[in-house]
Amino acid sequence: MKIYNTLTRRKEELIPINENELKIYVCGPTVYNYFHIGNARPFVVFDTLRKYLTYRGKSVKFVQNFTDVDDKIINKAREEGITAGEVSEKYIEEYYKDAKALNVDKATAHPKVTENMNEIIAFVSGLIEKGYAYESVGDVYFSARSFKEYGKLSKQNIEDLESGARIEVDDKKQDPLDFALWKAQKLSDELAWESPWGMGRPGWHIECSVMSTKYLGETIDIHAGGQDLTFPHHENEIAQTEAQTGKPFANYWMHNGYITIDNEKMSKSKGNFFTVRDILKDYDGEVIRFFLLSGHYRNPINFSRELMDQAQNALARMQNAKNNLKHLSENSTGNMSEDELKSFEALETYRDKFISAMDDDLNTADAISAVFELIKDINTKTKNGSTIEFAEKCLSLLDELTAVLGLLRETEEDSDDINDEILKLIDERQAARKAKNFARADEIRDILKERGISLEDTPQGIRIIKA
RNA sequence: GGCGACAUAGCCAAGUGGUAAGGCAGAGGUCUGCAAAACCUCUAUUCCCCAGUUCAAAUCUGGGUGUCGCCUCCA
Repeated sequence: MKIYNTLTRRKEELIPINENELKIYVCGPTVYNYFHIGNARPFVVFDTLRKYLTYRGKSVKFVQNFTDVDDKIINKAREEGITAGEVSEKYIEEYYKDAKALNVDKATAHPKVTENMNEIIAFVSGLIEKGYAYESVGDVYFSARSFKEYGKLSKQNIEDLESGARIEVDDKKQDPLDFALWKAQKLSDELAWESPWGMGRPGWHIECSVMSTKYLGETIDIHAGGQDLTFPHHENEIAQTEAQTGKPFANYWMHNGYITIDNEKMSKSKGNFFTVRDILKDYDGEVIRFFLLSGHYRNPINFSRELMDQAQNALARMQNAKNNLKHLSENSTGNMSEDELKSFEALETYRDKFISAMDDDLNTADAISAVFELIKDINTKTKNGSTIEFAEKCLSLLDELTAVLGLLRETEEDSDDINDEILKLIDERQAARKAKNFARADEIRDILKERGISLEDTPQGIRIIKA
């Protein structure tokens, strides 16, 4: 498979360190709120990467952290009169709920900053010893200029960064480009840990370096996150980690594009964001997932109700195809005919198309189009019914591909909804249709519709669809 | 100022040298008692503009125009 590596700015063949095991680290959320649709994009995109690599027979170690030490968490705790720990615990729980709705699997490990304090302190101490970092009034800073390759990820040279002139002037720093590894405690209600430099807490960038190396090793295959993390977050991670280990930190860097609102970047600071929790009130999690995968992951996508409706309708076409196949396989018999055997061979070419799309830098948009082509072909070939074997094979192929995208997952059917009363009405409607009492038949269909049950008359019998 | 991305139909969106995928919406038709679903047909002689390279360009080169982003917490 080829992936676009931000480090080299080109698509490269993905060559894992260990042929059958990939190590992937994705920067996770700061847990002070429900996550928004923009945060959801990397979760969904890189979860899809993981599902795809797993589908292709790789074992994937996938680590995504929770940032549970941060100013925003402290502020939220102050606002709500609870502890920072209570804030982060709450939003970690909420993260799992929304992630589940989006069909994002739990990572191999979800480490928290607060659980890795000793390692962080040791890492910072190591950088001081090696001469890459210095203490200054209880703070510890990384000296950007001491790391010769500083800027290699974002392709910025250090002088240009300097002249960018938007960097905060801070007396404690020897150079404006230096960034904090450790921050001294300022107020007594701030989270703080004991350290060789007094009470304080880690800076933002150090945590990912520490957790990545601790859980995955000094050099990993892929480090991923949103485009806005390229600089300074990932640049700083590289500097710290490679200064410490003397080895490459990650062989491939992947960055997803933004979600925009009215063509402007969505962000918590701009306030133009929609939380996944809110969107779930109107749309199924799979619609959100489909929406996020409908374009290439490196391009920006605009979020709007209209586009969500389009995604919803497109996904419904997929779901219909699956439902039709299920209904067909429940209502037919027989082994595949000669013709069907040939047809199925032709259908399997869509799997090849799907795979080559995904192999090309995770081109989910193209992969989805392969699924739609498969669906059209299946629909055409099963138009006049089919054997059970053919229906089941089509269903299993469709399931195989959509599962890689995390779409069309099975939901627990609570058949309690279809009670005797409803079955009686359906029987009555059939009798009415036979007697050509179509008024009564349609009336019953309307009654059931109000209860969220649609009836469709197919050549294979009535299909009951629950809303 | 430095670094970067994008511009394809009414909307969304693939396609990076060989003559415009797919989805949504819309129109007409087939099937159906009617629906629904599905199928068929139609909807970009053309890919922001100009110039160039080439037998051949949406794709490559140069120059414009427009939009967005990073350089400050952000996915």
